[in-house]
Amino acid sequence: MVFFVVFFHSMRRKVFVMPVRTRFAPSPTGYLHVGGLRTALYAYLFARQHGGTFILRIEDTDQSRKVDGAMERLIEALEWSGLQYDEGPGKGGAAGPYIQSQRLPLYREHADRLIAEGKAYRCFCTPQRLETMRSAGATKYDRLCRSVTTDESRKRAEAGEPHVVRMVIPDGGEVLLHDEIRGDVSFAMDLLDDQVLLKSDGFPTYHLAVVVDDHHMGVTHVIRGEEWLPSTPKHVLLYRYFGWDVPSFSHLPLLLNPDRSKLSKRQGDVAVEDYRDKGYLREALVNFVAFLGWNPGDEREIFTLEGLVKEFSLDRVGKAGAVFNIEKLNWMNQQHLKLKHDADLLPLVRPLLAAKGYAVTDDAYLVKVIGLLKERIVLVNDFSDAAGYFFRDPETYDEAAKNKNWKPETGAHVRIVTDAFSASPSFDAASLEAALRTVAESLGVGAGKLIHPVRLAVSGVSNGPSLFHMLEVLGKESVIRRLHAAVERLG
RNA sequence: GCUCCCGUCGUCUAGGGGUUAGGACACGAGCUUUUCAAGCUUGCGACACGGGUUCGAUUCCCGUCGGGAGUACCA
Repeated sequence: MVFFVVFFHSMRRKVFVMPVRTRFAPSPTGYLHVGGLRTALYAYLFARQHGGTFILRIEDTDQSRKVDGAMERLIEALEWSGLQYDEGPGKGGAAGPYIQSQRLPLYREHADRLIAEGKAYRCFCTPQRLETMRSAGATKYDRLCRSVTTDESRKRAEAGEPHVVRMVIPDGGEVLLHDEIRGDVSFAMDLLDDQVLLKSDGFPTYHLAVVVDDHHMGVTHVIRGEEWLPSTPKHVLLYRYFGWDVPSFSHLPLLLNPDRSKLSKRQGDVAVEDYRDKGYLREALVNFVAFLGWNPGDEREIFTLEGLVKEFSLDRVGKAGAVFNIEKLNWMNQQHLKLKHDADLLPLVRPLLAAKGYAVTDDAYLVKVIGLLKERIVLVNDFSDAAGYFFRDPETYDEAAKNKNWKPETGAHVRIVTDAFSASPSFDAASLEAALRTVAESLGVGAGKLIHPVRLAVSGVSNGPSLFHMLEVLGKESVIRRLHAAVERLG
């Protein structure tokens, strides 16, 4: 079943129906910003929820900011996060190409059309002149080149004189626009600049490209960051100039640093890749970022991507910026870690341990280790420290634990436990626990007097998973060997 | 400066003309437990300020203050 969004075109009282199409349109700067991930996520959720299409479009119209491999990295990060796009680079689609630098003739054509209709004009002013104006206090271009005649303009352009194309902003009046999140917002036309649409290198500026592409790609809902709100009136004007229907706009609140400025590098990690590399699960990062500015209206907090698709709604997106709070992300990561099946963590954990130099050949064994540890760590990467003794006999024993739990008589007691373990018909947690408790009883000591030393002897540390389950996973041979070694070394 | 947006616990937020202003993270205490986590119980903690409107404002309106964004041949 496909859902449709109905647009009421009030002027003509005509109703037309069109399938939802949203897009994520990042500029390839070298990585995927978590704010970008949140924007992409909302656009994705909205599209999926309405049975619509989610498009990825690369906005690479700034030649001076080209970064090699940036687009590939961005796509990789987006795919890691689990947001699958339906149309875009590498995926194709009827509205392609989806890389703006490959659509140059289209923008040129539209700029020419505007010029021909008197809605844009060539501007031959030099960057130096503009700079001088600005330093003299000007806040807008003085529209000098508007008075260049059509004829002269054409001749100078044909003669190869460098120029840009600017849009004509009408005098007086205001632009009223509706934002799904903020309601009606109006801007005085007099404050708008004669925005550059086409740069002297032939590339479009964002303003032209975004309008032309959103229209030609059939984007019905523009979902983007709040930083775009001030330039939206120019976009609305362009839609009108071209005679196109204006899409629905949703300007999302910004993600903030702890000091409430726009989330930036310098004050912590902003790249999705950073979080991935630190050991955050995609599920956790997506869940967390979804809740920065949105909530389902009840008290549920842990969601999968599928769950978010079901519950998401633009109506419940807040207006105020949200501080990116690592503590809560950590907690969410823990929650998602607990939710994951042990075997599903295997591909994430195996390389970590391999990098540590452990011989991880037995996947079944590793899955058991994961099961024991996953509830007591925060990040996936924590496995590499926490799992050490499952792959290597302890070389040292925690000093504090030794002082606390290893008394003069302990060695003898552990020896008896070792014998009991050796004699145990089966090496499962329940049998081992029974064996140890029997020993404790016969010695007339509390079970803790044996449990703690055995843990220390076997793992080298004083904390970890349930002891008997840990012993079961380690296996008889390894446990007996370690107990002997510990008695030897600790007395 | 100008324009626009925003303002509930430290943080993420629910709520909305009459509520003991709810939840989550973090922090404190306790319970549980063989340790560590987890879990459970519990504590601390907020409607920026000032005017209106109203019988009654945290909620609606205006202003102030505060914060943010934008103000490029960047996106």
